[in-house]
Amino acid sequence: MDRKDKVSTTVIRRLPKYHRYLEELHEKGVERISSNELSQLIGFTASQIRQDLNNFGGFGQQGYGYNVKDLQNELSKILGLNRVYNAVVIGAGNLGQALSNYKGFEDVGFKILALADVDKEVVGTEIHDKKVIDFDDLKSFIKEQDVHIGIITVPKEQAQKVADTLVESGVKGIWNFAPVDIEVPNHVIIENVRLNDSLFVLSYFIKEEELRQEMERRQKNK
Amino acid sequence: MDRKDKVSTTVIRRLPKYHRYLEELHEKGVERISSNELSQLIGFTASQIRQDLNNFGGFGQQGYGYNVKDLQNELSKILGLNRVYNAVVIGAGNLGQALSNYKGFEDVGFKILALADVDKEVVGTEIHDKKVIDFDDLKSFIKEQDVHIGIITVPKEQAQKVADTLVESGVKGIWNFAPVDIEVPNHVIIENVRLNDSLFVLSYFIKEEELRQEMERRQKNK
DNA sequence: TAGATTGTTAATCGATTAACAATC
DNA sequence: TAGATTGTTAATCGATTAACAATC
Repeated sequence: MDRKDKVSTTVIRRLPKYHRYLEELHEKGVERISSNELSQLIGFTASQIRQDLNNFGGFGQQGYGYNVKDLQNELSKILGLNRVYNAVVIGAGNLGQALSNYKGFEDVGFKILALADVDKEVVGTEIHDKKVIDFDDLKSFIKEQDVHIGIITVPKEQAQKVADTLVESGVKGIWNFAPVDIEVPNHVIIENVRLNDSLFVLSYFIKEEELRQEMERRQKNK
Repeated sequence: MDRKDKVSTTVIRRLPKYHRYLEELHEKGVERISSNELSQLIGFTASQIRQDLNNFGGFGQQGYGYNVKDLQNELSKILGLNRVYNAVVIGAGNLGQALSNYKGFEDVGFKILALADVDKEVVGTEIHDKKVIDFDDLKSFIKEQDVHIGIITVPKEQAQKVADTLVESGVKGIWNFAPVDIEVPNHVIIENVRLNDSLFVLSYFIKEEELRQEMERRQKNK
């Protein structure tokens, strides 16, 4: 392995941004870019960009920079995007429906095969061409259809139970939208989307900015 | 001000988690907790917990710990949650509808007043009791209704234009779900929700875990 | 008072930035 | 070859952890 022991998650969480900007550049027909030019676009320092990328290999060339298409490709591979993931959404509520209908995920290789719910009213129906299966049948569905990812959009009270079922069924990863910390064995990857937390952080900074403006005003009136 | 100059965003992004755990404890009837006990629940070190909280004041008491209810209350204030924010969702697609129907936001003081869209087909209709207004009327709506937050759920191509309109209309913050970096003046707070990025990170770690398991298997067979 | 636990300072660790030799 | 720009090492900065005196 030419890869270093382990790359910090701080770095990993920056990779999607590189990926996105390089895709954009590629679409625009840009062929090469230096860490300096990329720095100005993306807002990281050139030094950081070079450090980040060198965690995974020397993708650049001295005196030239980086080939946009190649680098984008490498990033796709690093992120594990050169394949298709099968997914199931558990919880056919509003969020679950929205996610299962979002075309953007399929475009990048995440295929939502079905939704699952406990509500007998919706079980058996179709939502945007996707079947809603019975939660009781989830386990067998996951095994038969080779589902890799479970997407949890159920209320927080049910989230752990759903996660347990997913783990038993053998999914590799869980994308969790429920606002709780879920316990899973080490070999199952969990990625949380904390909508509430994000909103709270927004709230914090709005409050801070209001305070700042208030102080500024007072300063002036003195 | 007894508050330090500026608290790092690293700390700020941990606050919602404290808030959540303390709420849980409070609901369970727990009255007091030490940084050590909280550490075991929440997974941060006791030292970090004390450091974090002391950015905002000495909420604890030597020999006793922290009063759960009081601390939770303080955190609410710090996060700016002791008030109501009015919000509008721009983009009445699936995600926009899901967000505007999610009760959890209103419960914590974020009131979604309406949706806005350009599609004349949906403009004028109601989605979950919320009016869909014409994007052209957004500016006046925001001013009349004292909207603080704009929630962007439009496709990435339109996101900047929507943001510009929101800024002109005087919103204080933008909650952006479009997968682009939006430019706004400094006094407007922007908080991004990067669903794609989150999914990519999940993908990365699934791939890594697969590699790990593969290596383990090879090791054994040697 | 004795025991517990904070608030805070100091030490360590990790991440970012700077610098520059290597090299295309 | 000369100029540009990487890959990488060293320096700096910031965040986390450890330690302990202050104090309830």
